Amino acid sequence: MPLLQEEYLPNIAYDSVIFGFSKEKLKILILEYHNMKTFALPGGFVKVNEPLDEAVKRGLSERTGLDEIYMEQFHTFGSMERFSPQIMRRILEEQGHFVEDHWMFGRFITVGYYALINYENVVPTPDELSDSIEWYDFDKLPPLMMDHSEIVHKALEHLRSNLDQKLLSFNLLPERFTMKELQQVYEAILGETQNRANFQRRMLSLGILERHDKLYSGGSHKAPFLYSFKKKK
Amino acid sequence: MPLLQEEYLPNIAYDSVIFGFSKEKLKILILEYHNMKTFALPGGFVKVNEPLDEAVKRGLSERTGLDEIYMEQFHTFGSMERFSPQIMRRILEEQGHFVEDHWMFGRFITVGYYALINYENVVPTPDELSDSIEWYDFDKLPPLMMDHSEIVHKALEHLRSNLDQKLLSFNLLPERFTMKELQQVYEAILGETQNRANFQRRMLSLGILERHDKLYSGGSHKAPFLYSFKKKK
DNA sequence: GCAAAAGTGTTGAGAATACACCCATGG
DNA sequence: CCATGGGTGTATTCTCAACACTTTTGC
Repeated sequence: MPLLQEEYLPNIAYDSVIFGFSKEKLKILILEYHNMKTFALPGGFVKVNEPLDEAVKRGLSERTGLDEIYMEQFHTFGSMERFSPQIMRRILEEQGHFVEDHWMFGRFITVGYYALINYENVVPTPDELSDSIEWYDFDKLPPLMMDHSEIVHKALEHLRSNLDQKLLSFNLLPERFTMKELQQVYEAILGETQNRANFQRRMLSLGILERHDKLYSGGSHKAPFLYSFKKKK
Repeated sequence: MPLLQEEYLPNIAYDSVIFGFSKEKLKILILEYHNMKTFALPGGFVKVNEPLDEAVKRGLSERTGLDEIYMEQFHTFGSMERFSPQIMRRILEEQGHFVEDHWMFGRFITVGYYALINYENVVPTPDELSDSIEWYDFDKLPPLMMDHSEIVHKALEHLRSNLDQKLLSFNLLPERFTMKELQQVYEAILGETQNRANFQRRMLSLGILERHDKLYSGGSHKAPFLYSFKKKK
């Protein structure tokens, strides 16, 4: 029997909104309980002697294999709608655990975190309770269980505000990238097009980009500079 | 014996930073466990069948008698430093409760909320575990237990950002107020003086103020207009 | 009339925006 | 040589801070 009561704090969970970026689209990792046709955000529980932040990082690492990823907490959800023992019971039963009572049937207050990761170098793996984990286009999400849609939208709201300050800490792009790629990230997140010339000027004026002389070759056009984020002091 | 285990969720608490404003100073409500010379933020626990938001409002209402106050959640604190069974035991013992074990000795993850209230019409009352509750100047706080100083500073940080949007929802000023009073609130919160002429223009341009013809009389100078916040639609 | 505080006008600097022009590259 | 995308210049508008001038009030 996994997830022993003694190991975890009851009534507290976290859910993570993991953003990725591919083909000019913003994506999110969603996991599925196949036989139930139920979709949910990857979440988890906090061990008795574990800081909250670490629990969240552990969860991300287990599912994506990524370490050293910056995650930002954005809101804690504590309404009574987040209480559905039936669903939790079915999830456990689908995994072959038939129990009368379980701490996971209780009510949970959940802390929301989000991360931005580089889509390319990730092979997501489902956790012990779910059957699959997939990238979904942000605007084509399946219906999510409980209040998980609300959580996703609140995450995006927080991400959009002060995006400039956040980019540096995040890991959405490869080590070196072109200005165009950076602009596509902005446009995907903000959901609106940016003026190319002004975008470039604004980014450079932030003083967080380093320009590299090496050029990129790919299309039948002028080769763009490559940039990287300056290391934080 | 108060605070029965069955009534409350274990391991989850909230702490509230209640800002008030008086004599051009920003104040905070702090409670004290007298014999222990220990100071703390007013906080509380969540009942088993109670939404988080409601628990927080209940706590504010019990301590200040105020209802219908807007509170904003700003961060959830979950480090292991927030675990000090010795202090909780002494607090209970000072109140005459000698117990071997208690759910309050456990580890807590706490959700931080803040509110801005009108200092004038409040008579704070201590809760069942504390001995007194007092307003303290924000810049003359006593040393606070555990990570409560960090919580206070994070609250102020959140309050300062996008102050314009928040003012409308808050209850820091009387129903009708002068532009000068509003400016003093801003200066107390932001910790820096504002240019009078430009401040006035900026406030009016936000479109959230209603100007009333009635004038205020008080000093030997031109009588200022009174303003109120427009009702939200 | 004078000091104190309130209301409003003017100005200039710097940021943001729109748009235009020229440059490199592959086919 | 032309289509495509990249880099930069410029002119215009907008925002906002600094400061000055005028108005009202009580003494």
